[in-house]
Amino acid sequence: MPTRKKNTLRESVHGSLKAMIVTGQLPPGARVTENDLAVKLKVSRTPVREALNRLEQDGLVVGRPRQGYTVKEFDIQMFREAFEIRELLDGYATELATAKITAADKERLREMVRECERLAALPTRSSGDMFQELQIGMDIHRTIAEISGNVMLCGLLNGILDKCQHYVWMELLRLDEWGIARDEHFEIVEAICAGDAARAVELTRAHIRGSRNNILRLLQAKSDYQSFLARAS
Amino acid sequence: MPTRKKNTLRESVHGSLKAMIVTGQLPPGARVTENDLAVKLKVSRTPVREALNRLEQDGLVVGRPRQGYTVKEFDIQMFREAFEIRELLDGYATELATAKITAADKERLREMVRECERLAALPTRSSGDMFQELQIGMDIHRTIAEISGNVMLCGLLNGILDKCQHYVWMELLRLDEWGIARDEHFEIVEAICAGDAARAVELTRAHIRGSRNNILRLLQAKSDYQSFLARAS
DNA sequence: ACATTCAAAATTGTATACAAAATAGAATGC
DNA sequence: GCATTCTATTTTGTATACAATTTTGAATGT
Repeated sequence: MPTRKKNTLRESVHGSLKAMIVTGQLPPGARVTENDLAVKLKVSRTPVREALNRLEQDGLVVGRPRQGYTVKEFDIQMFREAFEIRELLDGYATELATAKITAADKERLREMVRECERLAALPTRSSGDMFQELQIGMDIHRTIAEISGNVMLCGLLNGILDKCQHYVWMELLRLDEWGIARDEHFEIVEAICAGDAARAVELTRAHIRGSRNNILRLLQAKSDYQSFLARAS
Repeated sequence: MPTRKKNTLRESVHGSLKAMIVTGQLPPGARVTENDLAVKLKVSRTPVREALNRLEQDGLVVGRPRQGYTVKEFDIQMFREAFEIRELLDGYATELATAKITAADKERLREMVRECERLAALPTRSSGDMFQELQIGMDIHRTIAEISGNVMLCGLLNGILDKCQHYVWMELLRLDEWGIARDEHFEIVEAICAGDAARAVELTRAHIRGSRNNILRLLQAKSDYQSFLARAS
């Protein structure tokens, strides 16, 4: 329960709830009531209310008037849309970042890639290690967006990544497709550092397309399995 | 004061304030206090607070803790970013819309274009007429995004358009560059209806680029003029 | 006359009280 | 035994009360 310390309780609660949802402590479809969260976080209902409002705009919970809030459910179509948009926006972020990157930024990105490789090479990997590797993998994309210097682009991409993050974790943790992403991240970062914008953009777009296909295939299989179970019962 | 009727006061107030900001009734930089708005809209502070929170996430107001809210100020850089992103996203929306458009949608778009032409051809144009023409002009883009069927794309574009809309109005109303946009809208819609995706996308991107250049030139001139005034005093 | 300090006023942040609506459960009628 | 209705409970929506902080203005000292 990471209770980030912020200036206002509203922001603190918003951060805490976002973390709970993204890490799966609050699973999709879970019913959340203001009162429960208020007592659990030891604040009054007011900041919880305001945090839930923000989360609704974030697209992480859905709230129907006078019916309460539930954690946003799993939605294949949403993923398809998110990744198609990311192919455009991440590609653009890479293009901008290649032009504006500084030496310090290059070191920052390379360090993240190295850390991923270190975690991948561990003799025995705890699920926490895999968790952390995935986290850093997504942070690489967030960092590239930040380096791009386009504030609006960075905000849009962060919002989309937040929406996807916890599903990606849930579904992908056991799959070893992730090894591919590791190499791709390395190549993207090196292309950016080398100043080869065309190559960096194309690698980025291919990387997003590849992730999209992997995840959609996995989600489709899971969906098929569930409808098979439903038909069998 | 357009007080849209919604299920909850929060949403109603949010809509009202958004309209007030977008139409310039609440000008950029204006200080807004919860209490004033509460008495003006005849509700308590609570729904006003929640609406202001949403507006802050919308990027239409900025609020610093315990210092109140102000309507988001004018920012050339933000426009530059917004239009560069729109070139990607509007282009993509056009591509998707060309593939999925129905006969009813075609009629809807053509009717909007016709309405713009009708308003433009009026012998004596009130400022209300010009206002409405601009409104419909932006609604054409929102409609294309809606037709694309990509819900997330539609949401992102609507958010960006909201942020730009009122500045565009303020600055562009007197300029007749708008006549160009009228023709371009016609061509875009016809290309979409003809199913010529490549042409429709390229027209859309060129249209956004053109609008971007016009607006940035105008804003830059205004900014230069203001710094000239400041230096002269 | 100007700067500094202290206090009062205004404004947001948080908590709680009250009202309205929806859901769930029990009781009753068939 | 099942369906239907009514009530009771739960939960959100709104209002208000209180606390904390910031700002502003006046008063005082130099």
